[in-house]
Amino acid sequence: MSHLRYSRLMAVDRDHVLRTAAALLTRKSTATMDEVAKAAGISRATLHRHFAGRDALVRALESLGIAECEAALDAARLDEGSASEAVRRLVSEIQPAAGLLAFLYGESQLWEAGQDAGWQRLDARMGALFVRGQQAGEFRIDLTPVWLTEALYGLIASCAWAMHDGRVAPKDFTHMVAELLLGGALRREES
Amino acid sequence: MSHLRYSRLMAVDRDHVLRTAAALLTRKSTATMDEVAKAAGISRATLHRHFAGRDALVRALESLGIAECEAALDAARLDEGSASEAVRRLVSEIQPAAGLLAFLYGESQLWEAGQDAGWQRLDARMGALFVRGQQAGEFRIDLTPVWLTEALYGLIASCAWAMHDGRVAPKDFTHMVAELLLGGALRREES
DNA sequence: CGCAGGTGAGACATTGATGTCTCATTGTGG
DNA sequence: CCACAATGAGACATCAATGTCTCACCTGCG
Repeated sequence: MSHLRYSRLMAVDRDHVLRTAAALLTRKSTATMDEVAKAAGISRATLHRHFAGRDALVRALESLGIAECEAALDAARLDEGSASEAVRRLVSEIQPAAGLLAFLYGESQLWEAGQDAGWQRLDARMGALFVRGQQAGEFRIDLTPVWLTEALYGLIASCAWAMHDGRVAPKDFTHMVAELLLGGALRREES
Repeated sequence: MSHLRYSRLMAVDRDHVLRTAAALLTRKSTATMDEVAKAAGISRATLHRHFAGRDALVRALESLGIAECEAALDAARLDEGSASEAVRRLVSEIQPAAGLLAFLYGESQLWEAGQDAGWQRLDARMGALFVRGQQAGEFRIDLTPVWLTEALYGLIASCAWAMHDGRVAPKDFTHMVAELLLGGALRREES
């Protein structure tokens, strides 16, 4: 019994700390362990009891980001309907995690990129979506799926930062990212 | 006379140091002053004589990046021909500075963004290009010029990082960035 | 009541980067 | 050849963040 209660309480605290840390690091990626602790309303000592160090915290945030992306991919039902609509659903579903993704995207430039199995799985699922769109004749084939995946991450991070600075309105996130990725800046004569 | 020689020698050294620093920081944005000095083939003391500190170095790199962007904007002749072609010329001209821009783009998330007059001027020039394209009926009007400018920076940085990790070939830089920004992922029925 | 686990506060040593300083060396121009 | 200016090498103090530790507190539960 005591073990059950213990586990549950730890899980709740851990999740709360992670979410506030994500929110803070999204705004200030160089925030100190002390600042993270204060933001979460706990002491630095307790923060250290939950996460062995800054690396452990960032790795936990990475896991959280991966999990939220996986959830967004699931919710977007990438296999259903046209690839374009799947992309729009994906961008829409991923918006709540955009800030966290932007932080992780910036951090990932420091690590050895592409080594993590979680990211590889995400890349593969997104890449498969673009491949499907290409095979269906819906997407152009001169832009590689790898680049489209990379560009999607980049546009999400760019838009998250632009929102943070007030240059893009939050309600426009999905439209700005999805429509630029899908249709680009040029007008469509046909539509 | 001695003053003239002095100035010229300093200028040459300074430029060489800046370029190697840019190349290093592009790959490892957390590189130490010591690493920067070693990369430039000078001692840390000399590096400090040229740049008062890390902040001064980064600010000098920022000036260099701005200057290279301005040069690219000039070379691209944004006022000539269609806006699409101007964008393609711009991306092509800006490629040599892509790594440095990617570094600065990542760093800028730490500063108070949009405060620098140099960046504001660049943003204005790029924004004007997108406005011209919209007014000519060439670009869609539901994507704001501010977002298109932001997206251009983001795609340049993303592609620079993807090239660094070997996910995109350097020769494809212009095509990947410009075509995605202009035309997006969807196939064009008309073309 | 008493206690055990979790916590907050804070002291402490450690580490890594930074900025400053000195001194010997070099090499270039006068 | 001499003098000067710049450099390289390294010692040194400083500073900020980190990780570890102790101790007091409180809170719930037996």
